[in-house]
Amino acid sequence: MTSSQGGRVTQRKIAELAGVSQATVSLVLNGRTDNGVRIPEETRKRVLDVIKATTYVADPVARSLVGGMNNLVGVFTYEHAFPNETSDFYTPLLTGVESAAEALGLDLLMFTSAPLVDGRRRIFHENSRLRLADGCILLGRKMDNGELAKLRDSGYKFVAIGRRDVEGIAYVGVDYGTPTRELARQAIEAGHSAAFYARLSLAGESSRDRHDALTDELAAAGIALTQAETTAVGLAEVWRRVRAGGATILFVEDPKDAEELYALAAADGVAVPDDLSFVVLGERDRKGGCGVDFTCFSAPRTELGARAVALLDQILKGVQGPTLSTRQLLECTVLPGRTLGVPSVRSYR
Amino acid sequence: MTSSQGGRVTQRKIAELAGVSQATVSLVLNGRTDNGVRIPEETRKRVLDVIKATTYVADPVARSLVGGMNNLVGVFTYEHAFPNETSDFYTPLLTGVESAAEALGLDLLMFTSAPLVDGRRRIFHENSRLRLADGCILLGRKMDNGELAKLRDSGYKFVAIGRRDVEGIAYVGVDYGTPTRELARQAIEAGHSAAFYARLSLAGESSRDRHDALTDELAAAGIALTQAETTAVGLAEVWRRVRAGGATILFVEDPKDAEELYALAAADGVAVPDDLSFVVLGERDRKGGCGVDFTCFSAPRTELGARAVALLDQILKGVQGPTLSTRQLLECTVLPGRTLGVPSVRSYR
DNA sequence: CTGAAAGCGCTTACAG
DNA sequence: CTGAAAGCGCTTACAG
Repeated sequence: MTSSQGGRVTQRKIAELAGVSQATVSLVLNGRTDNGVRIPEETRKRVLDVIKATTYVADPVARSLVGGMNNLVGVFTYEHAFPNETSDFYTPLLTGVESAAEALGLDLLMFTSAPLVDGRRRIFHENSRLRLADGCILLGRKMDNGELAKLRDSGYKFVAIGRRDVEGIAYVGVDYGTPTRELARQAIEAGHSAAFYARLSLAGESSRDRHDALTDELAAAGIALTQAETTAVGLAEVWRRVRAGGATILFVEDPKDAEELYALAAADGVAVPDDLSFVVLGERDRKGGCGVDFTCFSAPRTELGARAVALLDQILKGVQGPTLSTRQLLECTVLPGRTLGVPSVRSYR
Repeated sequence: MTSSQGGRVTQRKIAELAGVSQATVSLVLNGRTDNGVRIPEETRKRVLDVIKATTYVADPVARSLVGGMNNLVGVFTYEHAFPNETSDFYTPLLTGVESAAEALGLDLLMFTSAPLVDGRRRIFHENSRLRLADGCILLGRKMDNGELAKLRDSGYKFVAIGRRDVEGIAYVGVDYGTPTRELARQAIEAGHSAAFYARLSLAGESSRDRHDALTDELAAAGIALTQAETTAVGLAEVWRRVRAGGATILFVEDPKDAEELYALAAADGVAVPDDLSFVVLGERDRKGGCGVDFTCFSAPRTELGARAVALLDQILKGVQGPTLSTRQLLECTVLPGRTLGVPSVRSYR
């Protein structure tokens, strides 16, 4: 039955047993009928019988070698892919990556060997093993656009997750502008006329998108907007400025900042949303399950991962049938929450 | 600098650029010095320079075909590796796997292409790509011991996470017996004399370990123990039996079962631990952050993953220096919690 | 209709 | 010390 010894059963052995050539075995297995190749039913059956009796399976490794493709999708994360105490940013994305890979019959290669420099992995280093995979998905809050351009120039195929303002780079990103505008409009309709924006640095594309959408929409309605960069100024100082400025609504880019500012507000006896409205321009954090039900929006992260893999697969295999756009933007869902109300009549200062 | 076109760079191309033979490139890469093979430093350097300039990496597929090492650790999970709504069982393990792989300079190959049959991945199937990796880590609540034996017989190197009662299989598992005995002893000391055990099926090694330790310890103290298998009987019925039996302490194997039973108790006005003590013989679930602070124990899952990779690495590379045991059992931490008290004087029935 | 041959990118004895 | 050759297990034109 099964060959219990002497290595695996190969097509050559099958061929011997069936009294045909090794090539014929391959032909039978792959059932090619393309260019007039036809195996008579009789020999076909004979070969298949032998195969069944030996529990032969084609060696995928050899198969890949001749195909050129390895059916291997690389996954490069700038930080640890799997969650540690402080962050499980990637898991929803990876869930999507996994399910798409599964559907497409691809295996995933995680580049965990890339050396960490200052806590971040480097794409380019002495022993870059990127080429182990057919192509790769790039994940990271902040990517170096210079590195991306260099990678593109090398001819390596990849898809970035998150919009990248670099020419010729495929990505699947999130449309942050639309939900930001939507929330800004809700704030305007609620009657707010003095707003504060606690944001991050404007280095990243997504931060700029939010910023532009918010300032645009508020300016159009003639609403005053004060800004501060939380990382630069510190949250305590941000909160001081919010109070000093008399804004009735506080937009916050980072959900964690939002939680802390909320705590500061609570400590000062400022009621939300009665005294001050809070709007978060991002994801409600999964972990903070016991936290505040912020008015915010949510990106379809799992789908983001799945789409990136599908897009990469298309790029690797060449176009066939309907084409996916190489630059996609996915929509967010606005979550009403409970922290956006009408402006306070009394001052909470 | 980088080769901007024409598919992947091969050793042949490197050889051309460096003015040596393809075989020499291979020799340089693998640094073989076995049988008097020595490449002069000058050509060595020339070859390495070209390799660096082209970002060449040996094709893992070709390498596997001839039986070479790829510094690739496979990760096979019987279920989805990345969390979905219902489970993130694997993430702590994978966090450990990732950090160990990083430390050892290994990349991770996730076998996501293995087809799902009845929601579980199959190790053996037509296109099993296990061989792409040098060896692999096997993860899964339930593994088929027959499959494991078959895989062992095939000569493939792997390490299972979780103790496996199959000869000749390397594993890193958890010692469930010791903490179970410890908690049983605490129950005895508290004065309990009638206990109930709501457990899972005894098919898995870990379930049997808990069961044996618990029955052993309680029997030695002459304490009555009633058992029921939750999945077979249903939790409502289990709860009915607990009440009918008059036990003062309820041991529960599965944390989720524990949460539900706790809810049933609460619904019936049974106070924990005043009327009834709860002891969970397993992990407090990360997700149920807002839940009950059960008396239970916790397995070092992250370390489990890390150790498995270290062990596999040793097996693959052959012994060198201090040897890790091929069958390791890690210790749990007992978490006191708040659900184990002295037995109730009044009946809660 | 089928077999012999080339080739995928490597590693590893084996000759020079 | 290095190159030419064989071989890993397959697929795919190309001859019979």
